[in-house]
Amino acid sequence: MHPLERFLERLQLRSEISSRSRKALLSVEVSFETCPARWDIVRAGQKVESACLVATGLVGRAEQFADGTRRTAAYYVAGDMCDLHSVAISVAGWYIAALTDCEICKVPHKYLLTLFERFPDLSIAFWRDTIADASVSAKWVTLLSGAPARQRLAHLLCEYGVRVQAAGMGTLNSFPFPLTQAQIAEIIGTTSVHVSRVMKQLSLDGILHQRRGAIEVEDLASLERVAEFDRQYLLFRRDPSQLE
Amino acid sequence: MHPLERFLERLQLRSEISSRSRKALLSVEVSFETCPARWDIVRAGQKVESACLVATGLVGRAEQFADGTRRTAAYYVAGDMCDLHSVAISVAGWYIAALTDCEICKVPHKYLLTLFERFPDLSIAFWRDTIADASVSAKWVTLLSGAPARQRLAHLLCEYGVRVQAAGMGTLNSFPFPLTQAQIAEIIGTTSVHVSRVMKQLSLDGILHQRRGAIEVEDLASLERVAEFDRQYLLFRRDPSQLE
DNA sequence: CGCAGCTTTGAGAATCCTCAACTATTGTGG
DNA sequence: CCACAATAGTTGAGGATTCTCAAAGCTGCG
Repeated sequence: MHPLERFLERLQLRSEISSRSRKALLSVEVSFETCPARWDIVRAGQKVESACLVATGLVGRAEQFADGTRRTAAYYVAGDMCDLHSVAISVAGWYIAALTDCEICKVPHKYLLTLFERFPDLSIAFWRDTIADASVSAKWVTLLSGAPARQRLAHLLCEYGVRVQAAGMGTLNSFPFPLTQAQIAEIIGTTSVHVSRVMKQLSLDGILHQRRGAIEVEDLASLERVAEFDRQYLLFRRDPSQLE
Repeated sequence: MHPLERFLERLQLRSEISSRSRKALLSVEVSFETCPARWDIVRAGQKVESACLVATGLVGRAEQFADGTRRTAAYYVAGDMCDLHSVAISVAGWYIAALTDCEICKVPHKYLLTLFERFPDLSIAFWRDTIADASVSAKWVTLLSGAPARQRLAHLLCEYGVRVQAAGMGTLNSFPFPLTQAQIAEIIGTTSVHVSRVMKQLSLDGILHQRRGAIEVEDLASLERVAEFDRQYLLFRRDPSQLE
């Protein structure tokens, strides 16, 4: 599937889009890039003129502290547009980094802005997806602000399951999960050592198992209870599992 | 000053807006509400048909955990629109709570959506402010995810100073700060006891003092160094102190 | 003055971190 | 297919940060 089609599907999970607008979006000219894991797709301070649409793989938006450590503020799966921010401010304040090997589809800002002028429904759809992105960040603010590591990890796995399912990969009970424990740690605000211990505990509790780059959830209800997970904040209009 | 004027000024800190659009925005019909501190302006699960523009006072967007504790995901000062989210999804997933006594200006969604259809520049301006809101949340994700309490508190004070100055109240070195330490704790992800200790240490270090609901910064450079503060993420086009 | 809410201080405990060593897995070239 | 290197994950011990509980001071207001 073309990345723009996948992106359009993602938008349509949250917004109604007219067929004229759909056609206009799909006819945008884009360019492709292939990046190995750990590659910095965009570096802080860099001037940016295209938004990055994730075609395959996993991408993170990270900040680097004075001591050199990085913290991942958000992650993006296939079909997500990962730096809409850049349309508003052309100098990046963030690193956009490949968390795994991935293919990126670059969408020039000028085309996006033209679309917004001509198709109000697209404009609102993009805005709504930006709100969803903000909603996810806000959810993580509350999680990182108060919840213990066990809940944060459980929540990451619940959220990731839903998002990956919406991207058409896997189910809530079994999905690919290529992140290393160090990368998980950068997302949920702890260390790889602690991720290891917490993951083991979830495993001992019979809630899930991690095998060869995949997660097998054995007790989804318990996982969601531990996480206090409620998918509403993802702002999907309907259950992504209803799609195919 | 009318709250809509203040809001327009806030938008213009980030976007260019035509005079036609300005007039259209200022002529929106709004209603007012006065709320005492701790009042829930919007409750989770409630159906919302207006966005809340903060006229005076301080407002927080909070989430409530299963054990009843609340965490504040974002705070809003005079001139901020505090639940643009609600335009995208009409059932609130959050509490919007008055952190101090405040006046709220309610702007019906239907008017906003009409504006977006007719004035693309307003649409982009709103979108850009949503991105700024997301950018602040993302900043707090990284802070809460890794930084120690001292840095988080310092960062809150730096950020609050800039935002309050942009709202026309005080300077970076001296501004009103009516939050209790328990409320600060809910924002920076710690406890009121710990806020007290960290605040005292900042005071002993000669960096700032807290007096009768106001902050006096004595050593702004040190405060910003402790916070690793860089205002770029607020996405103001220019220094708010340049305004009058 | 007295009450209520806020702040401060102390002491002990929980969570999580750091450092370090060890094991397991994955990938590569021969 | 094996040997080796590189990366990832696990485990232990000690320590730093922060939390919880509790009590005492402070401040503002009726």
